[in-house]
Amino acid sequence: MILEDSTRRLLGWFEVNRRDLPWRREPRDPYHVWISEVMLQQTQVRTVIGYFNRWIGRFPDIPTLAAASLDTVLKAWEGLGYYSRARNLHRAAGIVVGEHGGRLPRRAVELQKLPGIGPYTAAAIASLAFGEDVIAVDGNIRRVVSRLFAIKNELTRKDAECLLDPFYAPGEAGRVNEALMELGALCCTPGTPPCGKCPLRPVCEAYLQGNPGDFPVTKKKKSPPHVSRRGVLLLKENSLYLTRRPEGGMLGGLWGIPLVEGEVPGVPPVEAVLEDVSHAYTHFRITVTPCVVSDGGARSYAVEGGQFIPLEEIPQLALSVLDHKILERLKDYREGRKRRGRDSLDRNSGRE
DNA sequence: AACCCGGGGCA
DNA sequence: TGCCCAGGGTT
Repeated sequence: MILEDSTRRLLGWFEVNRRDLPWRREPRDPYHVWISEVMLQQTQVRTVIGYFNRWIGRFPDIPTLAAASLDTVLKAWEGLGYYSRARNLHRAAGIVVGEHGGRLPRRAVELQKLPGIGPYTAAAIASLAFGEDVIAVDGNIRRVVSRLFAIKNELTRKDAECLLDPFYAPGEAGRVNEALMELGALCCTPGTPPCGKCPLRPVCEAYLQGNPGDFPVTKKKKSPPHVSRRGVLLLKENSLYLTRRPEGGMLGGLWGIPLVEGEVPGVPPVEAVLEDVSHAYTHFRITVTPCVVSDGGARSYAVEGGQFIPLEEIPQLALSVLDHKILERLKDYREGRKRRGRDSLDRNSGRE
């Protein structure tokens, strides 16, 4: 079987199996391609769909995104993780407006100069939105290549591009890129793939060897360390003390509950210790014991950038998933206290 | 090349 | 609970 047949079979398979996703509507809007590619960088399609639609509703074009505040942008990104992606999108939108007349550059080399756009995303936008003949190598495509050529070692981007080059015809890079990525997502999946319907089966070396699941080899990772912290829920009237994390660090730009190592300082005294909250990050796990502390005394925690935020304003701030879990505990606690208070009133009025 | 950055799905 | 997944930026 000659290579052109493989490409034709691949594109034919794609026509039939192509998922109808919001960012694939024709004609392609380069801004939509950009946003979706960045959202998809570490996040699954199922999760991205909702975020993408809300995002486009709030920031329908690049100038709107550039004009929005970082807080608004982070709030729209809340829960997606890797928040530097949102900060970079915002920064890049400003650059596009300031230096490119509000329109994305069309070439991959220019796109890659924008913050948050690396080799993969630059090639994806250039090929899908502007028709440039560049190969976009993402994790899915790496896996496909690794199996097609039965290469166990991790492939560099350049190796993958060289091996794939024969599958690409002039003017078709966008379609071939998207077809290969879709193949990786739907057919040439991690683990043991269902090769039965794969259009590339006739030329796949791993399939011929009968062990496609052995490619590529994945490195074993050490189990991440586990840390414990106290979460300081410092209340003053109807406000909660929150800090804003510095940009550039973890969860940069997001608000959060101050965490302390060891015991919460004794003045003012801890009013209640709530049920532990756990959260798993890639490189460590954290268990937080939320401690309710009432009234003043913020200085004793010496947390920079913190301020008291009225409880009803918190939903407008961008917080991490961990902080939302902690706030959920606080909410349960306050509602429980209210209910207990009402119960005691009931008892006092003799209705029990 | 190694490491860091958050979160979700699944067994 | 443990394991897998993934692109960009920094060092």
